[in-house]
Amino acid sequence: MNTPDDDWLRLDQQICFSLHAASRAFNGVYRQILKDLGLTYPQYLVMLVLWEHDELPVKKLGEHLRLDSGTLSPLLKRLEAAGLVRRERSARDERSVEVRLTEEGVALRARALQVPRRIASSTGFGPEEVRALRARIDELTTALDAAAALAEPQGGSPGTGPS
Amino acid sequence: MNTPDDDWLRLDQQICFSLHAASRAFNGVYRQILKDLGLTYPQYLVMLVLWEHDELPVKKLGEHLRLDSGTLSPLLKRLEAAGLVRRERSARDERSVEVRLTEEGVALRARALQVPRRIASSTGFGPEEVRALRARIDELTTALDAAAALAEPQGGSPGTGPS
DNA sequence: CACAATTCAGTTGTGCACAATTGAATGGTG
DNA sequence: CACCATTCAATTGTGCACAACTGAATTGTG
Repeated sequence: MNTPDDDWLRLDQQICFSLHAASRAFNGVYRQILKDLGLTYPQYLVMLVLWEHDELPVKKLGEHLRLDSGTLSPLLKRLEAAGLVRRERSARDERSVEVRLTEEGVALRARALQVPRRIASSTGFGPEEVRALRARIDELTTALDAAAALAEPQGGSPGTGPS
Repeated sequence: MNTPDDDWLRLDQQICFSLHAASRAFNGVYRQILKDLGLTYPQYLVMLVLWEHDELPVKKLGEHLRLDSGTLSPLLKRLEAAGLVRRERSARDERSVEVRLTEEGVALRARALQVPRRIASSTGFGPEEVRALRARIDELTTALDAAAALAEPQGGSPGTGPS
């Protein structure tokens, strides 16, 4: 009566594909809609944060997005080349780089306002459905992050390791 | 009473982050567990398909995974270099390349059997929860794919375009 | 049969994700 | 003050995703 390993493998295949496909499908829809703004999906995420905060160091940006400098540095350079942001070393702490919107970057927000509605109409999901789905996904992420944290030795709560 | 654009943008920010984070969290958990097998997450997906089908052309593989040759060609070369698959031009159709498992590739399945259980225990989700979540995600993917198909002119059902 | 359109794998170029490392700046300790 | 550890952005290298293109093989049509 127990689920045999073989069935688990098939189920894993299903959920793997589902998630992978969903992630890429989402990416694809955003790509189409963001093409008008000249942004990629990750660049849009960065802009969303900057529209809320206006100026913040790369480190903070990375914390919001869970991305490290290895991803952000080249991405921000491209946004800078596009004239949407400026990067400048903090005077207070020379290690830190402050990212701030240019006027052009601020102005882009007005055009971005229509993006979510276009996405929503693509999915046919209403605000409530979106919220519900988000809650469900966040549960999953939380569980996964907790699991990943356990597996990584550094900082893992001591005493909880397998006997 | 209508949801204003600004709120949509905030909500979009939320759902964007959620999905992006979930996708990467999942990827991270798989990465840790698959490290033992020497596979990346996409490589694992390919192997899952091959364990079911044993031999099939790159094209079919791409249809199963929704990936094109631009992604699969180099990935399959790496799997071949790792000794898990062989690639050979089909005799029947010289355009096609047949991918088949080596003995080593077949043998790896035994070790992979424990992967789903480790993933499941990471998430704390049972089979039913996994199935329910998958169904929900698939709905989303279907909606997104339909939306993407509409937006792309080629092959879009004629007569259904916006007046 | 000849020729155009299609199919298929592969390549090229751009961009993201992440691990590992580098190097400068900073902060803490003796 | 001198020394060491930490913090931070940037760089390097590997791998995936996708668009655009190439070139060979095949199929459809006259």
